[in-house]
Amino acid sequence: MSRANEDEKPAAEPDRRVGGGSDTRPGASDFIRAKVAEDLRSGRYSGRVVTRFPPEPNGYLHIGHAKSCCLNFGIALENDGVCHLRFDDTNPETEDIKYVESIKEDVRWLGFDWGDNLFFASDYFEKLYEYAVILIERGKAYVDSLSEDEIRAYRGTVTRAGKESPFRDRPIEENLRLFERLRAGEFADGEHVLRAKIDMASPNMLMRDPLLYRIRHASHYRRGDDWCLYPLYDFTHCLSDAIENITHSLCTLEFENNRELYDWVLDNVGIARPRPEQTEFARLDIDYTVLSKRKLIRLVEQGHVSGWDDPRLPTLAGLRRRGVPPEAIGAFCDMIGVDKVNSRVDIAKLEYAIRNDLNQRAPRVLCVLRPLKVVITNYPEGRVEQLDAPYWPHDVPKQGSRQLPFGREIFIERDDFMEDPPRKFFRLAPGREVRLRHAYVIKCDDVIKDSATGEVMELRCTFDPDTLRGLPEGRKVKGTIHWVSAAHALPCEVRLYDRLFRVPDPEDVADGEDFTAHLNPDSLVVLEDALIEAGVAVDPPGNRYQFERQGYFISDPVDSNPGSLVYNRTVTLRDTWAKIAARDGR
RNA sequence: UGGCCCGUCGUCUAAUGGCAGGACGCUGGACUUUGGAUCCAGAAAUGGUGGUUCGAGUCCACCCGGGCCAACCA
Repeated sequence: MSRANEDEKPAAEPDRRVGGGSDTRPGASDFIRAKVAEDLRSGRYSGRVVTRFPPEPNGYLHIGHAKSCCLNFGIALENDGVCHLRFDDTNPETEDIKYVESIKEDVRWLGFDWGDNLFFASDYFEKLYEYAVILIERGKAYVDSLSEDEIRAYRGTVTRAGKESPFRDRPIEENLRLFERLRAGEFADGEHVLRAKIDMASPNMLMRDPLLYRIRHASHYRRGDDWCLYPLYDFTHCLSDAIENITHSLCTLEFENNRELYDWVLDNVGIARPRPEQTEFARLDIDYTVLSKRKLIRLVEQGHVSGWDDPRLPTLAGLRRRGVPPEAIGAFCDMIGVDKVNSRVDIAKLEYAIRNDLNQRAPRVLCVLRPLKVVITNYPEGRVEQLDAPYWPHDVPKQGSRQLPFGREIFIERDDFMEDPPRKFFRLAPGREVRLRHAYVIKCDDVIKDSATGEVMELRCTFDPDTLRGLPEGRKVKGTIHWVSAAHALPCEVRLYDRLFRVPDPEDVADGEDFTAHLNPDSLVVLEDALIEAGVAVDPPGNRYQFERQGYFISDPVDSNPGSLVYNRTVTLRDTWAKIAARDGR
């Protein structure tokens, strides 16, 4: 094909996936999708694709869960399949309905729809019990009456084989009777357990007669006191998958060793083929944050953050309150791909996904974070002009503008003035000119300081009436700064959020320290005296903006109201000047 | 130290025996009333040693490095 011909063609339909998805083979952009595509091709599951997202309702979802959620729902969507939302709720002591509700909210927020496919492992307790009975009848499971400590001791170590329990060869009839009595509540917690009879010498520790059921006299948040006998993960998960006719059961790498047991259970209770298959992928890790439930709980409980929705947390509730759009999280998940290598993703990649999304989504407004008063001495006292100011820059294809009042007294950003500016500082300084965004060019004539402290209190400037909005043609002014009218601007609180930790790997700690030692003391800076253009007052809480030259912000969905405006910084803009300043200051 | 899994630019990944490519980040430039966005250019990788092969990131062996497993959690 000739080059000219190519040039005339309309651009090809762009790949729906972002970033890393440079792979154009149909139906496959990672090893799991390749496997699904192969199963479809071979007809293994007769064309069915059924995945599941299986959180345990014992905590809040975080961005690591979002990766799994995007994978499971994404694969279903791409293949005309379905993805179930299943709560893996077999531990009555840690689970709660409030987590079920928050997880559902978060999954919906991410944009996924499970339709009618909402399931609970706890609904399968009866069925699971029947499967356990089958295992006992087949001589594949037994009631063990060793204590917890004894079981541990009998298990051996990774380099030494275990020892068989003296109860291992209990007759099937006795096992059956005992198991019934376990269910009936005749025993105390820990008195007996049900174990699979596999191999106490297996090199895979999980195959050394794994526990299937344990006694817990505890109320379950959904089943109440129906049960005092609760199935454990390795027994529950694979059978729940089988009950729901899952085809592809995707989980994280730390379950690799569990796969042998997953298959063993399905084979030995007699699940027909084709049956669900477990495939493992690497969990998400991001630098400068933590993504383990245990550590997140500590941050919340010890008060290092304000709660589960603290905007510094990588929880979905936190990201939402931070102003991160769910679409940005989806784009991020597409960018990072899916593989089996343990990895830690550069947080800059997340920030890129957020900026890239918000650039198209967030209208531009002016907000001065740290105000410095400017009096324009040649501007008539009492005069106010309404300047038309587009909400969108020239390269965002959206319409809309507002009127910005301009007067003799304005506020500019303190950082935009320097008495003794370094090289390449393009903003205001004594004797220098800058352009005011959407307005005029001003020149700094005088600096008024506090005689006692030397602090700059006010600038006296003059404006050039011929310079409105970029005029005249060809007039080159190096810098443009944002501003607000002193007479019109509204006071607001601005919360500047930054990364929660100072180091890329907070878990890498010296002896005697823990990850909280690396907390960034400046992860939240609250500015009480910011000033914002008045038009935003009518916007509902949760509205997102770009504060020009500062970053993307959201009006806090919880604390902001028309009488008391509060904005959270989602992410800064890319800041070339900060880079130059940091480098030169080194 | 038994078993399982994994090593590709700084980071995340593609290449399924045939030109090591993309993304983020970084560097330089263009453009710009946002030091934003956009555009252009650049630097940057197959852990090591052998072997099989016309040809190896890919297959084999050994070595090195990393992860997971000894909860009645998931």
